[in-house]
Amino acid sequence: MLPESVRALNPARMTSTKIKHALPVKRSEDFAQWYQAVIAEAELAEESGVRGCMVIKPWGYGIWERIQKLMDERIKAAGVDNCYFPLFIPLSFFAREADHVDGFAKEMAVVTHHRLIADPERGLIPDPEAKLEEPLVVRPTSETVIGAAMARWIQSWRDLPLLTNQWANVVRWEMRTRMFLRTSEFLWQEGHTAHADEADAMTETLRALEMYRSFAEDVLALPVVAGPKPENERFPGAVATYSIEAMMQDGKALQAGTSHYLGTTFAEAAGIRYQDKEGQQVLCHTTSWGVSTRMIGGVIMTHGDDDGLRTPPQVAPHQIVILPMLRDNDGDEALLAYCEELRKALVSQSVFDEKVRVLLDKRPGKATAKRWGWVKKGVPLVLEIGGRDAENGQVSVVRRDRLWREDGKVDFKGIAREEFLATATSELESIQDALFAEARAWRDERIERGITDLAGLAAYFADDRPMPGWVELGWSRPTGEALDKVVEQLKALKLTIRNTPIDATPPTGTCPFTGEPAVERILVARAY
RNA sequence: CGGGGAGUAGCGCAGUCUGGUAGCGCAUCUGCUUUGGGAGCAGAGGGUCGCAGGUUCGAAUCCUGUCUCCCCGACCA
Repeated sequence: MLPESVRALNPARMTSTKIKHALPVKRSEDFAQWYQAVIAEAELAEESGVRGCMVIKPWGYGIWERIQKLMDERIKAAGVDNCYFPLFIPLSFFAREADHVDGFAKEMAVVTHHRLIADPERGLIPDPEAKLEEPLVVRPTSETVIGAAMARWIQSWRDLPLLTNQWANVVRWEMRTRMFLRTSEFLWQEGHTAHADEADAMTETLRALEMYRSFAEDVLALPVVAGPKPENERFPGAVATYSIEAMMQDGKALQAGTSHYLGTTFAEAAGIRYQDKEGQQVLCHTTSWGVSTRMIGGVIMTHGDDDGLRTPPQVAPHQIVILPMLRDNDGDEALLAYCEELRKALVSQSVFDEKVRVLLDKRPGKATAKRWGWVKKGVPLVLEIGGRDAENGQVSVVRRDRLWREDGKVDFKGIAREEFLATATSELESIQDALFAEARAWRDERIERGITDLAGLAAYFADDRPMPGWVELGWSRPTGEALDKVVEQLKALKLTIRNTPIDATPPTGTCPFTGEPAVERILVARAY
């Protein structure tokens, strides 16, 4: 927490309510600064000294581990097997597919030497004698190297479909980085599958998309819009790209997951073929799909408030934290015993088909001071237990999503221990549901569907409206140069086409860009 | 990668213009008091001033280079 002297300079705090928020900056004042404050104050991650690379701290990595566990279960349930492919990819592998090269060449880390040598003037330098015959690139994505493996693994129609996934780090030398949202190195899973024909591959592409949609909504409580991207937003080398898009609290869109139908592009480049039932050699149709640590950025910007993060219970490393109000006297022993009993009673229960995750925070220090650390981290339920609670068989509990009372005090409620034990898991479910409902209602209010011309679009995104939402427009699906022209028009307004929502209502009227009859609807927004 | 801003104790900052023993608040530690909702008082510890050169008797301060971060833009699954 920042010092009072700094907080006192904050004009909004001097004029608004008596609530003394835990963060030094509010969302409404400076969203970008607020985002960084959450990451720092909730101890999610910190700078590493290497451009664009971050240290993910225990609470942030704990959330990632929750995402990994729950996503991995869904991936495996779909019959996909995990593998691990190398970090280094021979340059020649990468050069096999022209569009893919164009997409990634500008942001590639390249390994050229395998040894350092001491230079009298410059210190340690790459040994000129140890130059690699062929440079290796650090994977920005693994289509090429996995494609090479698939070419070896697939011989017959009986080998299909081949369904693989890997959890890995990837590196893209980004020009502008932001913690979790766009880092030079990030963690993700990348699914790669090969199929006998387009229909089967497309089914898999859409299965992954739906997996991401339901994961985002059910696990992370992020309402998302799923749909295909326009051709100018496709993954390099893909025939079709689908995304899930989430709305952040500043109204910008965040692409939170993608799924690609790659056609036979990579099969041609890597020679992924099978012998069909007639004995013919046939190219496979492949897919790839991924979600990354970027999702954590989405959780922050969707569920964070002026007191820090509100971590959805399903991904909270600790769902309940118990803070004993220690007094450094003889009563502490009985109090700790009471808290430990409470912890045991809680961890024996289940919620979301898993054991409840509870931390008894026995570190020295006042419970009231330690509380704010857990509030900022977004623990769903915080308990402060004093000697009187122990004697009376009670607990004091506060829900992170309903932190404040009207009078500006933290809304701790004293309830009987037995009642709390009987309702704790349903409270966690309630918090999960409340976060989703709140985010969905907020988003739904900010999707504008009444705009029919470019003037209306420009007015909606005028600079004096600081946090506009999204606009859904009728769209005639122009391609090639006609699409390029639209993209230029949108760029002038700092806008991008996010996707064409799968479940949008049928279009009416004309496309505001081409004047031709609309055949579908697109989402237009500012984006991360 | 272009434009702008910034790096001084764990965090937030002053000091830099005009070179002369490195400061403040919060946090931390110790002691006393306090004790059911973000404690008070007193004392203490902690910094090769991002890094590397240069100018100078002397550099946080001036010069050059470089790294990192933030904002805007370009780019971007």
